[in-house]
Amino acid sequence: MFTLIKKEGRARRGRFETVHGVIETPVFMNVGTCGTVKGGISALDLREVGCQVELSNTYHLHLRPGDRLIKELGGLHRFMNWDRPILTDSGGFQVFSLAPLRRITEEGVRFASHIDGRRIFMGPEESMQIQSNLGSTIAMAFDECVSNPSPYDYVKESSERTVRWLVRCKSELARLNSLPGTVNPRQLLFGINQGGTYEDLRIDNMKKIAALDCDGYAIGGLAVGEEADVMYAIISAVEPFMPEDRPRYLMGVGTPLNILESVNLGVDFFDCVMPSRNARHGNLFTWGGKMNIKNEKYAADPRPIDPGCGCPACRNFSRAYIRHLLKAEEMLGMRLAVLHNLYFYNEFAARIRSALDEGTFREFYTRYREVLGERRED
RNA sequence: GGGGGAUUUCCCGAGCGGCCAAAGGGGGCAGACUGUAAAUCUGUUGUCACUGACUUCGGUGGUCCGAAUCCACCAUCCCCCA
Repeated sequence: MFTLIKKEGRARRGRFETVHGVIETPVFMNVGTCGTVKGGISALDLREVGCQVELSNTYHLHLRPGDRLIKELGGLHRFMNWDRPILTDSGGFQVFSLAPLRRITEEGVRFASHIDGRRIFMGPEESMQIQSNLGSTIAMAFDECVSNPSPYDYVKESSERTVRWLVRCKSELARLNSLPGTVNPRQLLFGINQGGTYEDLRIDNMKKIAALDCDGYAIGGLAVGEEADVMYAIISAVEPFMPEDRPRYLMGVGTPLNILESVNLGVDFFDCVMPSRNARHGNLFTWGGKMNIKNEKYAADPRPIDPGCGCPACRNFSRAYIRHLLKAEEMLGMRLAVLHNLYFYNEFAARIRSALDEGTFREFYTRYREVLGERRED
């Protein structure tokens, strides 16, 4: 159940109550595709880093270790020892990212497993069954994410099919939720808006899925090739047609600046692999801008990554040490870098919420949109 | 004491007379990464007055129009025989 607490312009401060606890929005969800954030981050770490929602992936967990096994072991929450909200992505993004290995029909998508080449089929029903077995808090509808730009006719056909798939997801999840022995019988469903970079298709699609009364609505298929300005234009065009009383989730986005801009356009939920992936490569986010800790200039730098940061890495270790670990490919290097970036993203969302609470989002927005995309000075 | 093989740019290593500032790795330096097939990918890595010039392939001297490549001697290392 979503409560809109406050608005400043189009920016929203909200609260989403679930069986696994309350989610304060705007929120950044931490991506742990295979049931862990890459870099050796456990559920214990996620707590320390201020994570509210963990995100895992249907396709990946289905292949390995298998959703039936996870159900037998009590569901994904118990499996990974995380008792707060989990959102599972439907496998729709893999329709996009594993494009060379798949074939799409009305029924669903046939993949060749990226692990062993084995043929697997996933449609709306299969995706819901897997997510039900995982028992996540929020299940995502099975959609097709197309790359940008794609031809108008193809996007139209694809996004209409995604609406038909959403209808099937909804009825299948309702059936699964009512079955005895279901891991989470109150599993929620978010529908996904598609339509590429075409505003008319986006709006048309949004109106159709809004009518289906989902627990939340996502904007998918952005940040997949188009310019950031195009992305903002699409969000801006679609947002007025998203139900006010449901959370809005911009899938897979993005940089801190992308998040700030999108909150400003009325988005509540975000997720992105960027903080973890970039951290593994030494690219860190700070309140003074971006930095690459592997740069030579940090070799003898005794300061923390960001003196204004309260993360476990900044509270205990120097730039020089973390740089050394990363250069030497020591596991701890990645772990500390990922902890820092996750903390930064979660803290960033927390400060956006505070600004909204205090009615100072405007100033926050103006101040940080200047800094966040820039390179850190020192 | 006798015989054979090596020595290449930061490292390993290709090269066997011109197309060689010298393949390919590694390392270094930098960049990318947006619902994670991602511990991956890209650029760069002798110097400079940089679409050209200069210095470089253990050392010195030679042969040749031209040498990292051929010859002589020297140095260092490795292997085999006594």
